[in-house]
Amino acid sequence: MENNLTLFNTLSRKKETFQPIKPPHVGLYVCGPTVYGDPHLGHARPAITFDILFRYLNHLGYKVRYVRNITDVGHLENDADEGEDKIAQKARLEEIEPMEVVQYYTDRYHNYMQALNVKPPSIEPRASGHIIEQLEIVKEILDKGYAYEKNGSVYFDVEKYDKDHKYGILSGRVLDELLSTTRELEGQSEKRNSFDFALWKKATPTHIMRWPSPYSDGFPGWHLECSAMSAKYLGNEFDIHGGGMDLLFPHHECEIAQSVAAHGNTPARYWMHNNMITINGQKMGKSLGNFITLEEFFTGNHKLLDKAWSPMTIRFFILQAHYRSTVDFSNEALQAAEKGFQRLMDALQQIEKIKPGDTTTFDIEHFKSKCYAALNDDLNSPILIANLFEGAKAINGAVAGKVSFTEDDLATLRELMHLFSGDILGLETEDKSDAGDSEVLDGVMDLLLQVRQQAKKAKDFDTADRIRDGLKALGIEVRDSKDGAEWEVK
RNA sequence: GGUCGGUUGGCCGAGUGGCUAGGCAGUGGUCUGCAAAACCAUCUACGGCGGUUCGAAUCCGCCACCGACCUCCA
Repeated sequence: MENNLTLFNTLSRKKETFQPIKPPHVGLYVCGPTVYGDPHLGHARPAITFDILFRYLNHLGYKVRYVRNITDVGHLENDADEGEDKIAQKARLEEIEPMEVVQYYTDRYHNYMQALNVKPPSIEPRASGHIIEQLEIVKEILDKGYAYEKNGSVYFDVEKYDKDHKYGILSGRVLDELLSTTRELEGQSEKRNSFDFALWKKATPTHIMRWPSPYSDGFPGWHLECSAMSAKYLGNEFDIHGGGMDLLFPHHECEIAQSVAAHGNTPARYWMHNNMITINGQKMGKSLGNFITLEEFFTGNHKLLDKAWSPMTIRFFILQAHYRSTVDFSNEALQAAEKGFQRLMDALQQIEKIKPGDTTTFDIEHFKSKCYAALNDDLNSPILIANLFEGAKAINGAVAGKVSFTEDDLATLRELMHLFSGDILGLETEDKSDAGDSEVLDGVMDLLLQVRQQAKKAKDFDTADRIRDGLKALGIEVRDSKDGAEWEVK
């Protein structure tokens, strides 16, 4: 299968032409959420980034198996010995079953991803449902001598691994430096070295999430689930592994070490990392107290927000920045995104009003190739959007009689605009009116605008303006044009 | 301290060795009864200092500032 898609591979720190291992199949694995809290803006970024990749690969004709996990075992809160499982902690605080916590936040995550028009992955495996697979990897790594058991827990021997393979190929970390920078944190650990990480942890008596194993009643280590589940559903070597930049080290580095130790090869060929979201220039994070949940965004119920911002505004805003750049949130920037998005959506509707002419004065082929070129250049969504605005300009120009399209070219333009903005970027008009009332509303509006038209004819502008201003106060915008008035619920 | 990345006009945000990014905001105009929308035109740039080059915002060096990772995080 032919494509010109290039992707920035964190492993090589270069853009590389994308070539799947077994075309037309593509295996894509993305680290999903840990479901112990409400979904926030940070969850939206990778979900949307890899949604675009998923949609585009499908468009190119690949058969994509997209696996995005749900982490429901919970990582440890602190240093291993003192640490507590996040989900278990939440469950204890709320006096419910851990799986109730997991179910609640998983549902919330799904609802908000749907609102953002993020397509569900092909498979969404849960860590808790793959304990057996994880234990198999623990055994393999132990058998091959890259792990050791201590008091019922199993740790990965990074030093030994580093001698035979190289630890740090993804993040560029050097073991000696890690040793010197983490020495202070070392306590009375069971670990031989501070940078060793747990493959299996023995549960303390109060730890409620636990499973039996040959080593102890316990739970799998921090990084193991992704190795186990990606291998199970995509094979020991698959095409693309994605996630947030914050997962690059140690999470993905450890994943690579585990997979190499167990299976002999790096799990994925291409590693893609989306950058972080910042708020007023600073990373959004729980510990910084500046994180905003998606619910807060959609309702405007947060002290940093001037008003509610719709899911599509947020999607559009995120796509206006390249996925490897940080994107800074502010009310001013969101306002600009909201208006820009509206302009694009309005233009898409205006296509239907264009009357075909004898000639075409817009270079559609050039437009098309520029759009593909943008996507092929490491999913450059901001450039694609800039191109779509050029399309929008041509559409508006045609409505204004300054640009002309033949019937065929008009159909092509319509198709391309919908393809790139709708199918690939997933941008869709948000219906703000209640669907059930729309028929009645349409009738009422027609009537009102007829009355207004009559008033205007009779030069009774007081009445005409009263209708327009009154509707505006109700959130309905009236726009006059040569062929009569249009209206829109704002 | 180590590693990596960034610094673009009022705001957000692309990109590139010489040719308009784009959106939002502003200004002037067309259209309109007036608006709105749309269209046309237009203004604000590439952190600082050196170097390479015919030419650098774009490549190199130094400096300043900001951020990320090194601990859970998307």
